[in-house]
This record gives sequence, structure tokens and C-alpha cells, in this order.
Amino acid sequence: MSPRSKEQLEIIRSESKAKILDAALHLFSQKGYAATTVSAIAQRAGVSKGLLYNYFSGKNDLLHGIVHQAMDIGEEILQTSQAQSAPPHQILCQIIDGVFFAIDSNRPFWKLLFQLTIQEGVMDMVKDLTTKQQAEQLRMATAIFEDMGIEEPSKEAYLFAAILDGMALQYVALPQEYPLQQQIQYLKERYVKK
Amino acid sequence: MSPRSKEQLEIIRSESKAKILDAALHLFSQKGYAATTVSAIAQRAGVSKGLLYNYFSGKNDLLHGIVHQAMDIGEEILQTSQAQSAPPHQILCQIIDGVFFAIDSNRPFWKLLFQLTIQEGVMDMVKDLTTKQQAEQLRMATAIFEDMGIEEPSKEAYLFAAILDGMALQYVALPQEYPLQQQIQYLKERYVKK
DNA sequence: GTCTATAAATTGATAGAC
DNA sequence: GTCTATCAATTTATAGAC
Repeated sequence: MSPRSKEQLEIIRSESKAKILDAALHLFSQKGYAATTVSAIAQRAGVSKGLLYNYFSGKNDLLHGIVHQAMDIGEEILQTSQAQSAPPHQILCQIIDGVFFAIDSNRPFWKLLFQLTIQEGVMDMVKDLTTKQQAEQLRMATAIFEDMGIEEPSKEAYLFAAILDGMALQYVALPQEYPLQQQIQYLKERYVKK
Repeated sequence: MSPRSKEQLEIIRSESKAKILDAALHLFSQKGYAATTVSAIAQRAGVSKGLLYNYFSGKNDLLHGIVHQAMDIGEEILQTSQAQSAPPHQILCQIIDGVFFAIDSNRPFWKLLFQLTIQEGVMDMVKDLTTKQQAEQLRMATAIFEDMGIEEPSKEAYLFAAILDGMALQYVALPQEYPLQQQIQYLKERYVKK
């Protein structure tokens, strides 16, 4: 048992776990959490059910793993795009780009997240996460619109949130049919003109 | 077996069916289709599983029943609010009111519909339904924005659809926390001002 | 570290009594 | 028209071999 083999094992372990998590994410996203069986996940990951249970305590644990993994990556993206003191409409554009970049870099996850936010009882963790995140986004957007001199910044922030949500939903539901880039561009133009 | 008892039976039948459908709708809407068990539906409806299977051939049949029932009611609403030749921004207001009236008159159903549109394979019926409906709405909105003299009516229609979807989603997900009436009002104002 | 075989629990669906 | 009891299939989870 040389020290080197220990590293190798760790690599193998994390690779297997990653394969399983990836399979779970795609199946959850596609068929929904409840409709996805552990067998299907193992099969898609190319491993046995036994191995899956060796790494994860069950279906719910897989979901936890997925959410945490995505959150970590999400925070990285957020930190890199930390907005400097720029003109408000430019910050707005950065937010728009940031949101859809995040979604595009992990579409299945966001699709899953939409599902989980709509139904109840699956995961309070997710609920807390999105609630906090939305409140933060609302606060930020309100401040920006205030800077832009819009009369009712809070209401405009709610409207803005609805636009992003609606666009994201349609894009995530039918990616091929939704003209995302076109609408992103149009959205930016509408807010600079206004 | 008098003719009168026949009517009575029919009433009893339809009442039982309605109770079961209602229970199914609320559970599907709350926990999701796949996560809802037939036993739970029967229990909530206050009947036995046996009776449920006497009226419906299974879980999928219940979903069919729910969708058809809601579609029938939905068409009634649509026909009463058939827009006459009014100023375009007024038609727009009517559409906005119509959409949210429809949602509000059967919130659980629309929550369920959102779920079904996001995940795949559960029901192609639903997919066809929403796809056709969205295309129709997009066409209508484009025409209206053209009348209003907006430069890129098609893009504006997509934006408008995203707004409605986003608002509906947030309202359906957290009805108590979303200031629906306020945002409806604000949305209308923004489109008349513009 | 990975697999096969099996146990235990849940669930969709049916049959027969009242 | 309604219920209880039961079947058959699926699914989560575990145990033991390699």
C-alpha cells in the first residue's frame, strides 16, 4: 500500500462519484426527481446500484450533492463578475449576462431547480436557497433602478425579476426553440433606451 | 328501479368523481405527479382505492381528467373575454387581466401545468396544448404591438410572454408573498406610458 | 473499488363481498 | 356504489463475493 496508490484511489473515487452525480442530475432534470429511479441513475452512470449506495446514502443524498456542487460553481461565477462602480445600465447588462451565463453553463441544474421550487416538500434546503437569492436580487435591482431614476424602483425590480424568470423558464423548457441571444439583446436595448 | 333513482345515481357518481379529481389535482399540484400515490389521492378524497379505480383507470387517467376539465373551463373564460376592436393598449390590458383571472380561478391547476411543461415524458398531450397556446398568444401579442407602433413587435411579444410567464410562475410558487395586483397594475401602466 | 443476488417496503391495480 | 383484502410489479436499500 504505497502512498501513491492512495492518491490513485481518491481519483477513482471522485471520478465515480462525479459520474453518478452527473447521471442523477440529467435524469432528475429530465424526468423529475420523484420519477427517477436509483436503478436508472446507476445504469446511466454505467455502475451498479451497489456502488451507488456505497457513495451515496440514497436518492435524497444525491440531490443534496447536486445542489451543493452547483452552488459552489455558482458562487465562483458570481465572484468573478462582481460589479464595479459602473453606470447603472451597464451593471444591469452585466447582471443579465451573468444570469444567463450561469444558466447556460449548467442548464439541467437550472431546469431541476425550477421544478423543485414549484413543488413542495422535496427539499426545504432548496427553498431557503432560492428565497434568499431572490430577495438579494430584488434588493440589488431596486438599487440600480433607483440610480437610473426610475420612479418606482421596487416595482420595476419585481418586473425585471419576472422577465428574467420568464425568459429562463422558456429557455430551459425548450432551449432549441427559444431565441435567447436575440431576446437578451432586445432586453438590454429596452433598458438603455428607456 | 324507478327513473328518478337513475338521476340520483348519476349525481352521486359525478360527485364522487369530482371529489376524487379535486383531491388528485391538489396533490399533483403540491407534491408533483410522480410523487403522488393513488392511495394518497383516495385518502384525501375520502374514498377507497377500489372506488377510485372504479371511476378512473389509473393515475394517468386522473391527470387526463384534470387537464380536460380545466381546459373546458378555460375555454369558457376565453370566449367571454373575446376582445372587440378596442384601442390596442386596452386589448393588452384585457389579455393581462384574462391571464391572471384564469390562473387565479384555478391556481393548483396552473401550478401543475408549470411542472408538466418543465419535465418531459409525462404527457405529450400537455406539451401539445401549451405549445399551440403559446404560439397563438405570441401571434396575437405581435399583432397588438404592431398596432401600437412598436418597432420590433415580435421581440416585444416574446418579452411580454416572458413577463407573464415569470409573474405567473412566481405567483403560483409563492402566492402569499407575491404582490400580484400591484405588479399587474404596474405592468399595465408601463405599457400605456411607453 | 465494484458487482451480483437478495431482502424489505412501497405502490399501482384487481377481485370479490356487501 | 362502495369497501376490504389481496396480487403483482417496481423500487429502495443491504449483504456478501470477487
